[in-house]
Formats: sequence, C-alpha cells, structure tokens
Amino acid sequence: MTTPDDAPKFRYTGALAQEIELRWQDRWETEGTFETPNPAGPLADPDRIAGRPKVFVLDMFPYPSGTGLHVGHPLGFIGTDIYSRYKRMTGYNVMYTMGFDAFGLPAEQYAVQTGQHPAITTNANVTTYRRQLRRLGLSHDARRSVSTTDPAYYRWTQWIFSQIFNSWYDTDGGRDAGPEEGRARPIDELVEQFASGRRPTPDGRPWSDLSAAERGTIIDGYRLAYVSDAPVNWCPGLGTVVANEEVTADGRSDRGNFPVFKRNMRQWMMRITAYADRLLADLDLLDWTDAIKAMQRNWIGRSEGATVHFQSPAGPISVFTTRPDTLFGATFMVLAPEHPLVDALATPDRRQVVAQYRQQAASKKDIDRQDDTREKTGVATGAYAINPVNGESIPIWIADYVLMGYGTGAIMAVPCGDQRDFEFARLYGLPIPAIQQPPELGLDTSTWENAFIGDAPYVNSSNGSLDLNRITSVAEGKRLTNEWLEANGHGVAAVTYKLRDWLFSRQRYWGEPFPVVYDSHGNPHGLPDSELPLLLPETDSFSPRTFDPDDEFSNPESPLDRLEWWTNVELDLGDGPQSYRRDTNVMPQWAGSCWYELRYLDPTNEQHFVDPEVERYWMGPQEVGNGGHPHPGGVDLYVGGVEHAVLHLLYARFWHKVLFDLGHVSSKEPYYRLFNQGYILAAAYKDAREIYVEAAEVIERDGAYYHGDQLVTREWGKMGKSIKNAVTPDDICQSYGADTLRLYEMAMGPLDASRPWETRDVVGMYRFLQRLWRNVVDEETGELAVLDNPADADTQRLVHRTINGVRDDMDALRFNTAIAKLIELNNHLTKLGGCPADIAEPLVLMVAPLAAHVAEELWSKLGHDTSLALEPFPVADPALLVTDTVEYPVQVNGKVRGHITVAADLDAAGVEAAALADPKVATSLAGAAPKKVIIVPGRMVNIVA
RNA sequence: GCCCGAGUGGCGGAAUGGCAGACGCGACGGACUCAAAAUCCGUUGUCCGAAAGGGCGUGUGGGUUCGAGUCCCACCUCGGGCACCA
Repeated sequence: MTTPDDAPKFRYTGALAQEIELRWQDRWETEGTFETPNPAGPLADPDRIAGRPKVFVLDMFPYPSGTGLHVGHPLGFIGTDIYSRYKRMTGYNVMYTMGFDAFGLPAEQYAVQTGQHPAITTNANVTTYRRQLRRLGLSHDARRSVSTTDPAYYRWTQWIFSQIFNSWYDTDGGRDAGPEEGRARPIDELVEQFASGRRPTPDGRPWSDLSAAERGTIIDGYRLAYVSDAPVNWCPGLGTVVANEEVTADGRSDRGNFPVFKRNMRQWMMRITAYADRLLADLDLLDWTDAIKAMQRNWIGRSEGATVHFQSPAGPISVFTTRPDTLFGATFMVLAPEHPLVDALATPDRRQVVAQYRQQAASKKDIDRQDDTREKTGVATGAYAINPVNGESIPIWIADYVLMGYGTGAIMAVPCGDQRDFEFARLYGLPIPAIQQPPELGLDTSTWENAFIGDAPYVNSSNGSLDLNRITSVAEGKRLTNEWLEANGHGVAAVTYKLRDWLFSRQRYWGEPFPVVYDSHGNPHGLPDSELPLLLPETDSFSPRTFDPDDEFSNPESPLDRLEWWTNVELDLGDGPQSYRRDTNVMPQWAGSCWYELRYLDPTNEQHFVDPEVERYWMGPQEVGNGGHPHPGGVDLYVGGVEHAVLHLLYARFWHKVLFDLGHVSSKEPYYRLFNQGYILAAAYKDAREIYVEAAEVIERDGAYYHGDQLVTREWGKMGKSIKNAVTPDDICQSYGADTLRLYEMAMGPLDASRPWETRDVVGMYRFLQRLWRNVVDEETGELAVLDNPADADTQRLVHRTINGVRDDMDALRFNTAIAKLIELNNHLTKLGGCPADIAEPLVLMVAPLAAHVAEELWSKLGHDTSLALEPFPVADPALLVTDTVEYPVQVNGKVRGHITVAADLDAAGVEAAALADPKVATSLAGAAPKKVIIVPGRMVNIVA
C-alpha cells in the first residue's frame, strides 16, 4: 500500500503497522514476556506457577527449507499463537515454543545442490525461519527452541535409541509384576530371567553353559531395536533404504518418486509390531478426528482369525485366515511365488512351469503386481495338502495374488466364500462347493456371480467332532472352529497385522549417527551414555552415493563408510580396550521428531532428557483436565497437517510408549488432542508450453486468464516457489503488517479447512484494523481519542454479547467467527462515531490474541505501561446478555410472515395473542382459524393454519 | 471396490432442528479529489413488480417434523486415505 503524502500522519498504514510491530517484538523479547516457568529443573520458577492451570500447545515443527516460508506455512502457527495468547489471558500457564526438524534427506539434497555443508545451509535456513516467524509476532518462549541437528539435542535422540536398544518386549508383563498388558523392560531383566532359569533358553541348555557370543545372539533377538537381514525397501535413486511408510502405493519413494525394490539387506529395525495392539487400543484415549484414527487403524491393519496347519509332502504349511469357519470349503491352497516351500513342493513334471512362473513374478514391478484390474494368474505345483477338517487332498498352487509379506505368505482358498479365490477357481476350473446356503441363492455355485460373504446357514460343514451345519452365525462358526483346531492341534486362534517393523537406518550423512559399535564378530554393542553425543563426523564428502534409479542390484554405500579415521575406534566397553567398528548408518528423519515435545519442556537440562517432575507437570495424566473431563496425559493441543497421519504420528506414539514402559515419562500417549489444520491453496498458471508463469502477473479478463497477451490455464494446488505462485509473509508484512496477515489467514475460513489464497482479499482485514485504530486514536495527532460519554445500553449489550461469543469461539478454535464478531462490534462503534471510553479496554483486550501488536499499542495509549499479554480476558456480565424485550419471527405454516416485539418474560398465551394480533400475520391467515400454535420461548412462533 | 470428509450468492465463507447468506472480497452508486488512488457512506441471492409486496432458493430424489442447509434413506459430484491384506 502506498501511503499518500496528504494522508493523516497517524493513520494505521502498512508502514505504521510495521513500526509498531517491530517495536513490540523487541519489547516482548527484552522483557521475556512469553518465557514460561517450569516447576523444577533449570527453568524452574515455582512461584509463577502456583495456582494456575497449565496448557501445552504444540505445532508440528517445520523442516527449514532453503526457500523460506510462504504464507501457507504459518497457518497453523498463527492459530496456535492466538490460542496460546488467549489461554494466557484466561489464567493458564502456557507451554508454547517452536523448534526445527532439520536432519534428513531434503536438507542434505539442498546442501548437495548448493555445494555447501548441510550444517551451514541448515543453520542459515533456521536463521531465516526464525526471522520470518518472529516477524509474525508468535508468542514463543524462545529459550525453549530446539533444532534436531544440535548435538545437545541429538545426544538425547541417541540416548533414547540406546534405551530402546537396551530393552525387550515382555508380552505378559504381568507375570513378574506391573501391568497385565505387555510392556518394554530393560534388557538386563531378560538376562536375569535366563540366568536364573525362569526363562528357558531356545535349545534348553543352561545360560551358564552358553558362550558370550551365543548369549549375545539370543539377547539381540529380543531387543526392540535390532539388526535384521530381511527384505527392505531399497531405493537406488536415493541411494538409501526407506521405511514401508515412505513407500507410495505404486511402489515408489515418497521423496523423489524413485522406484523402490524389495531386497534382503542387513539393516536396523524397530520392533514397533510389539506395540501394534496398544497403538490400536489407545487410539480410544485420544481426542483425534475419526479420519486420522481410521488411517492409523488401517495402517496397523489388525485381523482376527486363526492359523491353520495343513500337511503337505514338504512338511506342514501354515496359513492365516479370518474365516476359519469356512475350512470345509477350502478346495485348494495358494502360496506366494516367493514362499520358501515352493521348490520342495513342485513335482518333477511341474518344476519347469513353477520356476518359470516364479521368475515371471519376481521380475514384475510392484506397480504391475498391484494392478487389481489384471486377471489373476497362477500355476499348480503338482503337490497336494490335507485339509485338516475333512482329510481331503487339495491341490497346492502358487499365484502372485498371494503376498509373501502378509500373514504366512500362504492361504487356504475357499472359492465360495472369498471373491479372489472365487475368481481364481473359475479361471482354472477348480471346484467351488457351497458350504453356506445364502438366502435367495441355490447350492449350485455355477449359478453364482460372486462369492458369498455373510451370515447364512452352514451346509456340508461337519466331520463328526466339529459340526457347523446347525448354526447360522459366522461369529459362532469361527468360535467353534477355533476351539476344534486348538483341541486337535491343527491350528490356533491368531491375530495378524499389516504393520511391519520399522526400518530405521539410512545410508546418508545428514542424520543422527547410531550410538553403536561392532566387535570383531560383527555383534553390535551400544555405546555407554558417557560416550554421548556421538558427533556426526566432519567431512566435505557428505554426498550420498546414488545409483541409476532402476538399478535394482546396486548396493547402498553410507557416506560415513568412507571415513576410516572415524569408523575404526578403540574402546573399553567393560572388558578391556578393544577395536571396534562404528555403525555407519544414520537414523531416519523421523527420529528427531519422535520426542521433541519432551525436550521443549526442559531444553537445557544436561542430566535428563526431561526432568521427571517437569514432564509430569506438563504431560502427566490429570483427573480433571481442561474442560472438566479426565485427561489421560499428553500434549493438550497438537496442530499440524494431515500428511503425518501414519508416519510421524505412529513413530512418535511408539517411542513415547517405550519411554512410558521404561518409566521415563508419565503419559501413555504423547499427543492427547490432535487438530489438523487445512492448507492454503493457491492458483498456479501455465502457458501454452506447459511452463509455469508468475501467478502475481496473471490477470483475469472475461473469465479467462492472461499473462501479458498469452492465454494461460489455471490449476489449484499447494503454494510453492517452483510453481511460481508463492506469496511470502514478508511481502504481506511489508504492505499491511503482520497483524493484518494474521487476521486474514484466520478469517479466510475454519482452521481445519483448506482455502485458496487471494492477495486481493487481504485488504479487508487491513481496513478493519484501520477502523479499529481510528475508533480509539486520532489519526492526525496520534493521541488517544475515545468518546467522552459512556456506552449506551445497546452498545453495552453488544459488547457483552461479543465477549461471550468471542470466548466460545476462541475455546473452540473458531477464529474466523471470532473475528467476524469483533468486526461487527467495531462497525457498530464506527456508526457511533468512535469508541465510548468505558469499552475501549475490553475491545482492545478481545482483539489482543488475534492482532497482538496493534492491541499492545492501543493498550499503551489507554495508559498502561505494561504488556497486556497477561491481562485477564474480558468476562461477560450475564445481566447484559439478556434483554427486556424480545423479537419473535412469526411463521404461518413454516413461512415467516411477520415479527412481533414483546416483553422477554411474557408467557406463551401472551406471545400467541400478540402473534395473532399482528396485522401481517392476520393477512396471511386470511381469516382461517389456527389449528395449532407452536411457541419456542425466546425463539420463534409458528402458526399452523 | 472399501474407509473418511465436503457440496450454501460472482468469490472466501456464517448459521445449539427455529428469520439462510453473519463477516470479508468483488461489483454498482455516492462523498472527497482538477483527476485517479487511498479513505468514507450506501446498495448488492435470484425472479416478477414502479412500489408495497410476492414467488423461488443451501448438489439430486424421497422421508421424519409445526418447522430441515442442519436429522434419516437412496443417489450424483468433488477432495483425501487405503487397496488382491487372506
């Protein structure tokens, strides 16, 4: 906005807003306005805590990219800031700060691109982010800001890794003591169980007879962090392995979109599957949206059923089924082509066909294999298995619709009761006997179009000792079959999950080094805490070795592998100085974000990752939490994007539960209430060559879009520099000020909805602040200029209604409607010609959480020499929320035909009489007698004629 | 295919089952100005009407109700997630 020369000197312009904002930002920092006291530890200030409830408000911390912030990034941050400011003004001790998730692939790639060490680029980016965020007036406690790349921080990431490495999951934790459910316990307690003989060794030999190496191998098999040689996702294009959660549905990498191949490799895994049940069950404790809970449930993918053993020439084959009740209908088996028994099963005459099919399946990319429109394929092995319920001999096939990665990699095929098996049986002419009699379908399955799934009477389902023929319920059928299987040793009730263990190592440079060394036998040893932090070694050779994206058989090379001076180390781990080799992997980007909220609480503590008392205060369970109901513990409000539904949010819950089991934290879950903010979308424009053009230069004419003379096409998406539609907060702050930007972002719509950015619309909030300013300050002199007379009764009532409404809106994060109410009040004051003296303070205090800087400035003009950050938020006077008279709309047959104004305490008969007496209502009735009159007190009258 | 959401003026969006369209943008008219911008005042769902007033209106079709944007059923469209998961 250009400021005209002849404009009033103290008009609220972009320039004045900036001056006010920078001044108050400095003052907040100097005075430590937003420094939050702890009950104990280095940041303790118990006096300032006494008698105040606490609230922990958390943003998903950003990854500091090289391009800085655009206006889409701070949407959630502004929301949490407003909420935090409001909570402070209503008496809460508020935990609110910001950190940086700065390890990981993007930071490393940016460094490689710019040829600078990632530590340098990361620091520069963090500095830019801090400047941009400060400019928005966010009320963070700056002392608590952390970066995951800071050795003082990752020291504790490594420490937590060591805790996980040095623990095991006791599946019946109740046996010794403690909770009935399973839980993580220190590995020493497992060693003690073996040593005392309470837990037998795998081969039954006494613990004392085992060599150190043998003991180590047994113990390593129990650790929650373990090295495994199993199929992992190898991404040659990135030069690293990645987690299941980082692979997209079409078999490519989340980052970079390179092909990913399943390969057996020796890698670090985290035993998150041990927590599958608790991760699932404890979702019920959380105040999250059903959408996110559904995504997590789906990812964990719990299925109840049974494992059933079939006899075959190559030994027993176990299958998992969710429908043990359909065993009588199992007429063939299908193994995944990769199943280890396939070679042994194939009969001589089938060997060549089987080998061919296996090769064909192996060469298929995941993307092809997952195309479910494809017709099913498979070949018979020539071998037969025995169905345990009826002793029938059934053929064993292999087919790629059975996946090695789920269940046991083998299925019993029940063509009448499973659509996939049905299709396969039809295709290859396999029998489809009916074992249920579905309503309206005959027992002749050749007339069926699909498999039948549901409750129906069983038929042909009896073997003498198990008889389902008389029942109709699938649940009952499952129960009876499971009992029979267990009683006869043919199987056992079982639960299967889609969730896999978490692949935790990356062949990169820019991450936390593993606090692990290997001895000469290749056995891993955790470093003692005294060796932490294990610093990331300095080197110029930080580029990862990447490969042709399609080169499946390339092998990963960690950058740290090249640093001989670092990898070879002499250490005394309790049995004298010995040579070791360091682990040359680094942790994935998710490691640092698995626990950062805990470090915010006690960022400078060098003895603990967080002081236990401090953790209890901010995160502990509460019998009566905010809002009056019990609070199971965790962050009170966590705001961030939905894209982390199954990555960060699952990993962080897992780590937190381990820390809980080991007694390091008091809360079962890290994030009690999760709120997913929407995205700011922006239009991007492409010219005829499909090249993006600067969105800011595009103009609209007659419904079409032009860049210069060129016709361009519009599309909506996220903002980004690469698609030339990024608007930076700096631009908007320069033109209008941060307060206008904050209001605009909040007024655009509800916080959880995505909305398109329109720079054109920003001016609306600017005008609001300008009017607000003018209602309190003389534009010519800059002096306070409120009306001398006190507010009239109507104005008073409006103020108190507004207070009431704004409070409700703030509590519910409805900042858009809070702003609308304040604008309404301000518009009313504008009509009065200014702000009556007695309502200036409540007005300014209500604006304060939203437009913090201008509110502070007005507050000081009102004669206060301290910040309003801790002033009490106005409280509505209940007496002013009710009125003497009330206006009723009067409907005739549901249509509004008139209005009456009557005394608020008039009884129903009186209201009815007044309504019927209204001339417009009488006209509408046209003499007809009312059949019925509905009166909703204080609300509405409806006359049925 | 399955699981979540969402469909309201020219646009962003408001509405404990009770006056649909708060608030903002834009547009139109006016004030100020030589003029424009900025600022201020007013109008603005749509159709009929000079007006008073009236008809129609929340994706579609049914239903519940004195009364439905809101609740129920079926469907359509869009967005997101999962997907041969046994």
